[in-house]
Amino acid sequence: MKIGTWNVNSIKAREEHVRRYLTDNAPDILMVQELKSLDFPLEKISSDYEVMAVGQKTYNGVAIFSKSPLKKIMDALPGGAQDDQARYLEVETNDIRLINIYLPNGNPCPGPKYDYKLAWMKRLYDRLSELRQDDIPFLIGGDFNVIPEEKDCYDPKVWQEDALFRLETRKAFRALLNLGLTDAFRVHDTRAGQYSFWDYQAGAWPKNNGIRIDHVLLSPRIADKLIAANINATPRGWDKPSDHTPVEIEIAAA
DNA sequence: ATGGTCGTGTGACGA
Repeated sequence: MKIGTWNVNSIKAREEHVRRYLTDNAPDILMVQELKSLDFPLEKISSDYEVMAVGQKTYNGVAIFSKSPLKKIMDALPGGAQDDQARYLEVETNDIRLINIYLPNGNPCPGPKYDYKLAWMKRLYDRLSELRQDDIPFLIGGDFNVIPEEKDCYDPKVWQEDALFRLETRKAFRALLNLGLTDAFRVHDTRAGQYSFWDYQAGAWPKNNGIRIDHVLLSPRIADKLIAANINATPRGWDKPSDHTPVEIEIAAA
C-alpha cells in the first residue's frame, strides 16, 4: 500500500499537478495540505479516488485522496475551542487510522504565532498519546513545519532561531517520537541533505538549499509493516511547482 | 551588497 503526503500550496494553482501526480504514481492514499480554498471540487481531480477535506478560505486546508472508502473520525484537533484553522483531518480506511496535518509555521518567532504553534504541538501530543494508550495503530503525515535535525537543512546556522528549527520546536517534535513513533523516511535513508521543501526565492531549488519538514510518522505496529520510504523530488521540478515535494511510503497490506 | 518568489485576491500578509 503506497501512501504519499504533499503540501501543494493552493489546490486551485496545483489542480493539474495533483492530477498528474496521481496518474503517474497511482498511490493508494495521498494526503495534501495548504488547499487555500474552502470548497474546491476535489472530486473532479480523479475518478479513481474518494476524497475528504477540511477547507478554509485563503489559508490552510487539508484533504485525503483514497482508492478505498474513507470514514471520518474528526476534522479538527481536540483542545482548541476557539481554533477554526483547517489543519487536521483524522480518518479510517482499510482498518488504518490516518491523520493528515498542516502544523502551524510559527514565524515570526517569538510572538503569538509561535505560541500557537507550540500549543498546537502540545494538543497534537495529547491526541497521539490517547491513540497510543488506546493501542490504536496509526499513521500521521503532513507538513509538520519542523526540521528534526541539523542534517535536515542546508545551513543550520541560518535556521537556528527560526520557528521551524529552534530547540523548543525540535523538543516538541522529539516528544512526539518518544510516544514510540517512527520517522518513516529515516528508516530507509540516513543521508544528510534530503529535503522536501525549497523556497521559491534566491534559487533555493537549483542550489539544493532545502529543508526536510514534511514527514510520515508511524505507530509501532504500522512501522513493523514499513517496506519503503522516499522523497519524490520530481514534482518540485515541474513548471509552476509547489515549493514542497511529496514524501512517499509503502507498507505491507493487512 | 541588495533583493530575490509565490498565492490570494487587489492590498498586504503568510510562507
